[in-house]
Amino acid sequence: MSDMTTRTPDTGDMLCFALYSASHAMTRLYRPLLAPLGLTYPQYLVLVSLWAQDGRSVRELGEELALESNTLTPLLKRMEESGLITRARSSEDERVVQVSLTEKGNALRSEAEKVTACVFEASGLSLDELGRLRNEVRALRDRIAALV
Amino acid sequence: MSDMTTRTPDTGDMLCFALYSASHAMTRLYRPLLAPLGLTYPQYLVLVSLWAQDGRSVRELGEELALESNTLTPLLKRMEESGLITRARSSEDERVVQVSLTEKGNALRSEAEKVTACVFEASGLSLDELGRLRNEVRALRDRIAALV
DNA sequence: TGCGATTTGATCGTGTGCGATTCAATTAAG
DNA sequence: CTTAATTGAATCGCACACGATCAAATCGCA
Repeated sequence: MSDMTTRTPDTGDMLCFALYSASHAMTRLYRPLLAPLGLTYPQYLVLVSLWAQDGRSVRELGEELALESNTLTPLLKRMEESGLITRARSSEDERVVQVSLTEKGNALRSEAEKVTACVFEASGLSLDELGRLRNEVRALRDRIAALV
Repeated sequence: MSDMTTRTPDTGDMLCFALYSASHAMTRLYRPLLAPLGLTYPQYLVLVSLWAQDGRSVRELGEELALESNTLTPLLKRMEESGLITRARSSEDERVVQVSLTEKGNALRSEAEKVTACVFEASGLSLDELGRLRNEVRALRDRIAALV
């Protein structure tokens, strides 16, 4: 393998490709688990955010998930169409759109715990290993995001 | 933080979200570096594959990058349009489309090395740390991919 | 008070990703 | 030798992602 800094890059050596392909593999793992719930992976992430704190604004969701309004707006409209959430302008500030869980959106919470357990199983990692790897990946992400 | 297996998930605890957001952060880091070369990140990955071995078929590229023909075909057509590659049916087997670098596609190789060095810089990791993290992420990806 | 700057979402266009399907070329089975 | 099964790309439809831009609401400061 090359040393990654002076020679022509190779996908096998590239950390970015490891992350890219691992993220896609995760999405492919989630897909058949979420499909019965009528969810895509990004939609699942929105629900996770709202389960932690309901009634967030589009901006707050975007900050948590690192997504812009041009991604979130149509995604949230689809989720509203599916009956998972409601979107309503704030009366305090008419610019703000509050996103809230419906009964149906809340009900998926228990199903999600099974999915989480299934994905943990698939990772083949211990809780400690998973936690350590997650922290390292997060730290890298935060260092990179700080530059952009 | 929850223990990730028995309680409702939270984005901060989820390894999948760490990978998802780190991969997007990487893409955002690459974007301004690749834009002057007229490349997107997936297109850059195709070039990296071809620099390692030119004349690969669509299937072989798909295996290396974990992408299906429905993703690669239009992507490769855009790269052909940009004058980076050529696509030609194999005379051995008319089903196979061989993808080959043009002069222009080869010329970007030296530019890419600067990009690689820049991204390594941005990661804030030592070569050893980067290598270890990359191997862990790859191992996780391979375990997951084996199940799907 | 008034008016320019900022904030918040929405919209548009382009480029991935992928499930499902189709079509042509090749291979395998009888 | 012929037909069925398989393989390799391409096509179609849908769902992200994001740069660029816009409109409305709010803020800030003279």
